[in-house]
Amino acid sequence: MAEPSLNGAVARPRRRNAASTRRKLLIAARQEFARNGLAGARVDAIAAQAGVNKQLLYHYFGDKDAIYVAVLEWIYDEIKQYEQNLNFNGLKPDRLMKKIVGSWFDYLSLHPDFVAIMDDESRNQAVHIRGLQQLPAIGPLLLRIFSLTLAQGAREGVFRRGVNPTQLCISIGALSYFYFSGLPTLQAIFNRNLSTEPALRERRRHVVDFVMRALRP
Amino acid sequence: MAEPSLNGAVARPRRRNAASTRRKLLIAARQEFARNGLAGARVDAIAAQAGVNKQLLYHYFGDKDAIYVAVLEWIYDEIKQYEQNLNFNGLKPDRLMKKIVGSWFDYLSLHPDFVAIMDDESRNQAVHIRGLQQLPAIGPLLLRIFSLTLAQGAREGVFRRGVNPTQLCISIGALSYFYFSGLPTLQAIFNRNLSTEPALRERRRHVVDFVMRALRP
Amino acid sequence: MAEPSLNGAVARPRRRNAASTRRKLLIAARQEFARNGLAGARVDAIAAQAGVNKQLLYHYFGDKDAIYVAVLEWIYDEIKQYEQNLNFNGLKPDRLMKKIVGSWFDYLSLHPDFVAIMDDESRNQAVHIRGLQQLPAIGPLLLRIFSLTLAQGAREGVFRRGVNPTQLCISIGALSYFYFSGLPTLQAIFNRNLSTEPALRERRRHVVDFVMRALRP
Amino acid sequence: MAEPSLNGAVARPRRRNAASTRRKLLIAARQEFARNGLAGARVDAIAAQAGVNKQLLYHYFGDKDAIYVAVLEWIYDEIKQYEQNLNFNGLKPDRLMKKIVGSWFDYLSLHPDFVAIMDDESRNQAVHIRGLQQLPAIGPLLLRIFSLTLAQGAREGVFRRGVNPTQLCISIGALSYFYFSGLPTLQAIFNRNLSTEPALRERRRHVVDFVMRALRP
DNA sequence: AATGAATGAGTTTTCATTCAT
DNA sequence: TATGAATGAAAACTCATTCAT
Repeated sequence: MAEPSLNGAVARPRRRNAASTRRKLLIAARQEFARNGLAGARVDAIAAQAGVNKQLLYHYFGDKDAIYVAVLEWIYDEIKQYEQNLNFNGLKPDRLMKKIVGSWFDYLSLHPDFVAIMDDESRNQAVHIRGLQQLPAIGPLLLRIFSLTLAQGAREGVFRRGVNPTQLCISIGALSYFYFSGLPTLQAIFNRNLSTEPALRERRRHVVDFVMRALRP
Repeated sequence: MAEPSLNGAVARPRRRNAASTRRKLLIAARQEFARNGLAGARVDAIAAQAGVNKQLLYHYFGDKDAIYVAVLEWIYDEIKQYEQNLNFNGLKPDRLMKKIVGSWFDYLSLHPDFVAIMDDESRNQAVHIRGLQQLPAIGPLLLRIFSLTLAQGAREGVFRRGVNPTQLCISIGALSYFYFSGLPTLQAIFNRNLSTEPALRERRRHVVDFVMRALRP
Repeated sequence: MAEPSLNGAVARPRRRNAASTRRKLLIAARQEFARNGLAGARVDAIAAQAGVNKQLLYHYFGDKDAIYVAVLEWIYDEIKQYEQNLNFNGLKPDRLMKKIVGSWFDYLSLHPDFVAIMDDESRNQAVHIRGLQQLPAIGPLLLRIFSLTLAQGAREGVFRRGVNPTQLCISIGALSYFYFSGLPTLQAIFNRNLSTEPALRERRRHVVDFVMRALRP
Repeated sequence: MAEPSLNGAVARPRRRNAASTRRKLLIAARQEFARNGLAGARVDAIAAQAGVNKQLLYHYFGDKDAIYVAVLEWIYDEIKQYEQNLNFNGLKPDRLMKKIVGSWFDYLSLHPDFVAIMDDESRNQAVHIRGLQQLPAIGPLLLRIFSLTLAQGAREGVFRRGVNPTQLCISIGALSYFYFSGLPTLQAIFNRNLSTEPALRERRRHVVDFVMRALRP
């Protein structure tokens, strides 16, 4: 988990440190929201976990909803940062596609709280996500990447033509996301631990393979 | 929505109101749980929606958790019934696979409350689903079906060998489930209405096609 | 204080008595609102004073505002009843005017909580009073009474002509209301106890006299 | 609004900001107390409105009550100043009485916050006013003025004898004060805007006239 | 079987006030 | 002088559940 953004952080550590308190609250909130959802999360629990007075949460964020949105923003910043650290330059279409699929799997694997919070957002009709400033840019960006890669791959003969980039994008997300989101249920149904290292490797391999085969000409 | 099963109804005949009240409560509960999840659901809302006294809910089911489990059981009965009505007999492996994939999509498309409740179960670590009697049979059943179909298809040369049935099963579920589960978020990201009739048809075609291509030899 | 209206009261006393609980809550609320105003009143205090669980207040009335409105309605019913018990029939204009002025003084003298609550309403821009159904009828009714009486008195030569009934009505209210409303401040300023029996008699006499003299031809 | 007095300001010169901050706080407090009463006023709102740090309020005044008392003192100083600016010298009793009645009306008309704060004081049993140093002088001063004027008027034959100066004083206050204090309620009852310029003129004329007629021999 | 009354333990939020710099 | 951080106590309101009839 990357550090939450530190609006106005001071350099040297102090006993009374606004930035640090804010950060502690955000970290605690992220955990609490991931575990219990927006409605299920307890403001008291967040404050207690952060080790600060409950009122400070209201002081810094306004109300429960507002700190929830702050967590969402933090998460989206984190994703952006994650993507910027991936180096996709100069990759051929098939290598690039593999890397995207794999990196999505890896991200979700490493960030169960992201999955949990997204699930909750969906149940709430994505009302909070819709308010994020970063949001409108994401869809077009994804579509551009997949369109270009698919087209390039088609020219090079590694991908078939006629793949709908939106559907592909959703499918790639689905294959990884559903695995983590539905983990408890899947484990109950298949009576298997699906979160062991080998199980994760197996799933990752399957997902990448599944997508690449589906894209063959 | 099929009639809720009346598990726990007493054997000897009473005034038929008892069964009717129980059913009304279950219907209302299913709606409420789908909309708000287990934690978010309100016992008052269920009773009000059912048009009966709140205490009757406790009389018939014991507590909130118990009626939730009753709803889960009802849903699983419904699925079983849905599957039994599908006629898979005599289908060739590729036709069969297509039919399975399509029918899963259709089921989820028609039962948004199932999706909602499953999502909620996952967040709660599937604790309630784990208690269902029907559950242990489902995984093995699914695996048997997919194993047989894959093997048969491989023999006939329409499917490649080496496909993991568990992974395939999860992937087929993922491609449809995630679409409905993440609908609000996806619509926000792609700034598109994904629940129109044409959009649903497009997604269904894509999913079936995606799976079948990924299984090609 | 008259009994609050007993929507649905049952005849014989019971341990669990909705009407009685409702009544107890209203009585306690009236006291608390009179003492502390709407904002200053404590829901806990009302429930404690009524000797019932706090939740019942929400059960019966909805929220703090709603019980406040219920108190207002009760008060207005009480006033209506008070007026209906006064017998103005067949009185000559000057006797009638004296009786009105005196009865207003008496009512305010006997209902300090009415004064307190009206004061609070004024500070809140009369927002709750404006919602009362009984309200629109009051103004016109008062004006009709004063207009008729003034006209009749003028014809009989006991009142001068040209008195504005609205202004007179406000003035009559003012002379009594202000005395009770401003009692603590007036007592502080004049360093006198103005609520003794003799002081009240003196004020009453003064008010009636003051009005009658001001109306002389 | 006149400048607030700076009671408690230190003698030796400091940065002029101190006085300015104190003044800004008082102005903001007066507004806030008038709008919301002592209990309803928010320390945060006062500080924010004054544009200074909340702690400064505590620094300069001690606590919420103390700044409230400071506002009361300011208001009383203002009234004293207002009266001193009126020139009553050499007026005949009836002219003088008219001028007093009119000037009271005018003062209340121009100082709605005075009315609001006095109302609040009354609800609080005038506890804070009682502590004011200026207070003990006011009652006797008023009584002296009215006694002298009434006596002089009686001698000159323009006023009747036997008018109780205390009662008269209260009545004159009532006729104007109640109009402004009860404005929202009166407007609701009579369904009329009573704060327009013509309405105010009409009321002023009525009040002066009413008093003078009541005092005729 | 059915109903409405009643409750206690929580949950978010507010607010005056004090602390540390 | 000035500031922002921090706090504890309390307030309105919610909710699953039990009691009495």
